[in-house]
Amino acid sequence: MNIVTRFAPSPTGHLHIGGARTAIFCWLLARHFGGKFLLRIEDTDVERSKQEYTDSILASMKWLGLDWDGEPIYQTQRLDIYNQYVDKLLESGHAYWCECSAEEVEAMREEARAQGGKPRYNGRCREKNLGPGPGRAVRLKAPLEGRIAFEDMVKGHIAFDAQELDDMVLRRSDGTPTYNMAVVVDDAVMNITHVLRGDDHVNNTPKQILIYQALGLSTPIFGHVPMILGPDRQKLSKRHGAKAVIEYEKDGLLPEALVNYLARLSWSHGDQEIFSIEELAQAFDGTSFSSSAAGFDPEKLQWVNAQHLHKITPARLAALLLPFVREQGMQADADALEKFAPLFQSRAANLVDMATQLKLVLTPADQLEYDAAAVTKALTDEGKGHVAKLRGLFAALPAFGKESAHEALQAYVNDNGLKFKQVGPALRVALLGVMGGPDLSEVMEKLGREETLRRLDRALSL
RNA sequence: GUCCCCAUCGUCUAGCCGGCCCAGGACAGCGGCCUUUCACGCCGUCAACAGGGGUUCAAAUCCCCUUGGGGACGCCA
Repeated sequence: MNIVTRFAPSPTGHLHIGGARTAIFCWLLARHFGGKFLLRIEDTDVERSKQEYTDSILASMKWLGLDWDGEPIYQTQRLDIYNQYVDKLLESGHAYWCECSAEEVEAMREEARAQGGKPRYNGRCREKNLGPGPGRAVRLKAPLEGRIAFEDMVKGHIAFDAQELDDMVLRRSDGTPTYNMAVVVDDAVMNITHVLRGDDHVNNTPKQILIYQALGLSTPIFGHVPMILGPDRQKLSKRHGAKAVIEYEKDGLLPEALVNYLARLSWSHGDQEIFSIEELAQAFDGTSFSSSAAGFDPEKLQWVNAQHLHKITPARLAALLLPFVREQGMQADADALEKFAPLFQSRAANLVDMATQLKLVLTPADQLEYDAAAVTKALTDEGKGHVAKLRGLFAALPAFGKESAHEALQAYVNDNGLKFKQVGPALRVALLGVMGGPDLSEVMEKLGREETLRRLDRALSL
């Protein structure tokens, strides 16, 4: 199968998760079948389209790992192509000039609504045989009766009555093409075989099919993916945590985790929850869609992220962590992060979390912040006594490492007839300033003997 | 208002060309185990076929209606 899909955002904002999910599906479908994935920027709305948004969308796509084939196509650079097709329609009698003003059309709509119908243009200029002229738009001479039906990849059979549709504008009076016109021409010219897009476009599909038919072009396969709803089942908005992709990047999510999570919304593959990008491309064959809307669940997203976080290599983890660590004002290089980060890998759900935890080991002894409650609880006089003894033992060790530190600690506990509980918490708080955290001997090894001793001294002076 | 779409645990979902489903998995919740702590992990537990009619020996699965939800009705995309 020679599949060509496309993602066609309009640059009127950053890439948000709804758009990202659509892009992911299109990309996955193309990659699964070894086809092409094209990118088209729908920037015909000059008022709202901005270059910075195009840049941002492309950056988010790259971050997600959604690579596209060829160069992105910009609709504003293809205005004459659309016009050629509109002219064709005019010549073949499938379109006509309309001189109605905005107010007049608005009046028609109100009238239709008053009669209990759908607001629509009443076809006043349809048979006037007008020619071009200032202020005149071009409308499609749509069929008056019949059914327009198609087989949707995700929703199955969908049909509309031709009477539901009016003679839509194809070319505005300023000479620019309307959305539906441009989309049809582009999808046809770009040889798109599968149009996967949001649910909100199902009503555009019969309109577009009419244009395909008037042009004598064959239609692609359509697939309308259900929307993503907020946790409260309302339409997704900023306040739901339905942010732009770029925000999730800032929140410390892994791109593959976001892709994984989003791909599982309205799509599934048996009981599998965690997928690598490769596994997704392998499994995604354009079937197994759910036809109902999915609610966005930030908690599950975090869980998926944690699962991916647990798997990545120390080197990549370090590289990803660097900006987050710097952001929180810590001084560290990739080597230090590669050394310390694995200690916290299973303890954090995202990179921001992990960077925060890394503070415990990255902060120099003299600047370490001790949690007051932890100090009160663990660094009692007795606790300090143990810490002081241990300090001496550690300092005297011929070689300082995870094993030797652990043995020294264990020996101290045993020799003095103590329980680990009596010294563990004190040593932990002395070392890290808090009650929880990674294995103590590992922490000491990574910290090194000098820093370990400095920290113990600091704690003893509290 | 009109049209289109949708309807399984709180959430994501499996199952939906009927029997193997008194409905399976995952997140969250709760309980426990593991552990020097916190996590991770593991084990267990709570929890759903929107309602009503049909069809059938048999329905979460097919049909109809109701209700509920979403979307669309632009010379925006």
